[in-house]
Amino acid sequence: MKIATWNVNSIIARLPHLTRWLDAIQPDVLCVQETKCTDEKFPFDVLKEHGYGCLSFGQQSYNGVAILSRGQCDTTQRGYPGVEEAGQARLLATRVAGLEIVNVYIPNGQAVGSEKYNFKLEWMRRLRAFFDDRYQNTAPVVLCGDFNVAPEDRDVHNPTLWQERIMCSAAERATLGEIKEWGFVDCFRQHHDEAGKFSWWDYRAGAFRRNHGLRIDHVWTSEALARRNTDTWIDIEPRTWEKPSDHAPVIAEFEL
DNA sequence: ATGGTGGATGGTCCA
Repeated sequence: MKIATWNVNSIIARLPHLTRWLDAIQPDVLCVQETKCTDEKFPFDVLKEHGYGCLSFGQQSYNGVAILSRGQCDTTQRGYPGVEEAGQARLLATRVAGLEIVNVYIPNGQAVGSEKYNFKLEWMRRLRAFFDDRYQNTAPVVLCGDFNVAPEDRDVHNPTLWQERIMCSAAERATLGEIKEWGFVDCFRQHHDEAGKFSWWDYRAGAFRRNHGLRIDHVWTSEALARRNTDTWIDIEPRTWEKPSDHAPVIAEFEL
């Protein structure tokens, strides 16, 4: 079973890439971030033609998350309880084949110390509380998405340059660590120890060509499920295509 | 490389 995550930076602009990639990789589940469209404009029909049923929690212009699945899945949560449709479209949870799937688009945070940065930290603290309230860490749980945090220096092309900058600050890493302590395993790091493996590269200054990137897109699972994870890898190929997303998909494979 | 590019939108906001 393949479970993947991909920030597509507009699902409408990226639809040709998305369908090409789905046909090639055929994940069982794909969690998408930054759909940037309302549910009314979501391309349900096109994706159904490629074999995927979709859940969309979108909003106009910004954010937006979706879950594509080959199997049956039903929404369990759109946004945080008590906020839901009134909040930003950054969390969508479902259940597929007995697995709990939580897809998140953690706020970018703009700059360390800014108002958006504080919102990011609060949003992450709320995510930990969400798992405490709603899930058991002994159950098969997947948390994946665009976390907008590079967990360690080996996830950063130039740690000196990025020190205490957004996506790399100690406070962001510590807050992400509190989420991980709920009982998650970083599936990618189970299989790959090396530095220089990234999932996002800035559009500017030839960042991708120089591999000036960050590993900020993640698939985390509870421990029981992590033991079934045979490999987790980043597919950089779509980042080489014309008019790409600035993110590459991450694929976790499971023997269930 | 102090947004250098890109997306949504229709003058800026966001990443």
